Amino acid sequence: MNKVRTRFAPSPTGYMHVGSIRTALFAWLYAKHTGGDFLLRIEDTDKKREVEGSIEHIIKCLHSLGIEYDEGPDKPSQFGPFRQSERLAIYQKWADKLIQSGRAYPDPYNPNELESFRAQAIAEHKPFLYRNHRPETLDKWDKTRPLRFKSDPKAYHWHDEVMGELSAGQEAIDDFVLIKSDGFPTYNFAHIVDDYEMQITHIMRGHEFIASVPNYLNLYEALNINQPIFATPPPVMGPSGNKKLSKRDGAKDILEYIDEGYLTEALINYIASLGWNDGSTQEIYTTDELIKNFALDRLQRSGARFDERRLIWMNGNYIRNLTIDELAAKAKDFWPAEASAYDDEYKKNVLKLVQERLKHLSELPALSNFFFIDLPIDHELISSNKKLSSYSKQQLEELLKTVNQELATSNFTVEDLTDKLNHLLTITDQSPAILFSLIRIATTQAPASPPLAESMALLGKEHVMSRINAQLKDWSS
RNA sequence: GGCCCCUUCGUCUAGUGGUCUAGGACUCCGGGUUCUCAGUCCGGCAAUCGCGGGUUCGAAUCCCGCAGGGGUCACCA
Repeated sequence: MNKVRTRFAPSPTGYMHVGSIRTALFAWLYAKHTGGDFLLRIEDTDKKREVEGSIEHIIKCLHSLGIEYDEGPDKPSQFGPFRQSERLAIYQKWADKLIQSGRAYPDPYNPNELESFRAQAIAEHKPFLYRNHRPETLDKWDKTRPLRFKSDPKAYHWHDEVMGELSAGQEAIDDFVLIKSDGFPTYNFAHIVDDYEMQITHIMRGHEFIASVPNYLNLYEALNINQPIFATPPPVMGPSGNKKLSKRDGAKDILEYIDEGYLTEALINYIASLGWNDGSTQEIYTTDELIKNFALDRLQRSGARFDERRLIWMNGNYIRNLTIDELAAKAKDFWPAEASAYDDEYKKNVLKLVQERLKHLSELPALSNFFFIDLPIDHELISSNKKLSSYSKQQLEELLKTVNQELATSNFTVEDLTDKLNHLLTITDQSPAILFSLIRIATTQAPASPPLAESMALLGKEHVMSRINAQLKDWSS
């Protein structure tokens, strides 16, 4: 058997949603699983939809996720170029073959005429079939009009590695446009030529193309080339579950997730698990395990909803399993601005305390800011505290003064602070809920924090004492 | 409307005629973890397998019908 060659063939529309990334991921996983090649081809045949800079965006997304292609616009090979806009002569050559064999002809109608044909079909509740209006005599093509495929309608049965046995009747076949009047080929024509020329063995593409496969099959025959293997994953559905995940529903670009501090390994793991599993109860997979276990016939046939909660859980799971050095490297760009005044050792110690609380890296500032700056005194923290709010200011002040005295004798190791805290519990005869809450609020001024003794030890005696004094001063003024 | 595809806990899924009174994960709920948040541990709720007929000693698993959902019917991909 020939070496497997798969491809990812996006249009440069400036947006990479989870669905397309998943298609790319599956194609890549399959290629790598079989020791084959994976390539990137840019389908830029629609000038109107093209967005400036999106090729760079596509490349950046794939690269960030570690989905590395073997050939592509920036990785030339004998099969290039990899932008369809640079392959116009190739499509022309294949179109000429079709013209010579009488299987392609120019479309004589203007857009208004076509539109009225279509309106008529809709009014009659029938599907629009251009071939019902195929002109009697076929003109010579002068390249100012669209070139259409002269189809040979028939029923087809074909196999799809994911969907199984598929079939369609001859009414699915039509005279579709091969080359537009602007000289660019349509997707329908270009991808067939390119996949053949680039020796693609497996076509992985979105569900929406299944309906067009009979047309492609018909064209393969007219071109006298063998059809590749089809593998069509089901769509990724939006949160409501009744339509494809789309930008309109607020679906994020994959890069947004990366920018929010989702780990690429977690993203890959989650996206792969959307519609694929290996039959075991394993949930967490390294990318190597994914490559090793991936199989097309384990893909789901029904659409899977994108559930962000599961992604969040998985991301937190990955973060917790990082070593501190790994976490420190990944968190580098997520620190609050004030952290730049602190050394790496201190920041690593902060990470040790917040690691298990982190769902994604962009939460880092909110969880750690009080380790770097003195937060303003927040009276809300006490007034909204169920237990502390029933105490008077004087009572709290007394308590905190006692704390102040006790802590003054501590060397601020975690062990000693724990001892002092316990001792305070007995001498004040207070519950931890009262005493520890008070100390935590005074020393952090944050709604939540890691455990008290650890947090105070890291903050250091100087900071803790000054914050307690600031709180005391605030009350007495 | 025509054609095509899909249908197991709220969600992602395991399951290919008996081991399924349907398993796992996420979410959610209760409890433990000296304060908070998170995590973690323990426990719990949750699908009569879309519905209706068959076939079979026996069906989530095979067959037929129906319903619901999705896709498509562009000089977009």
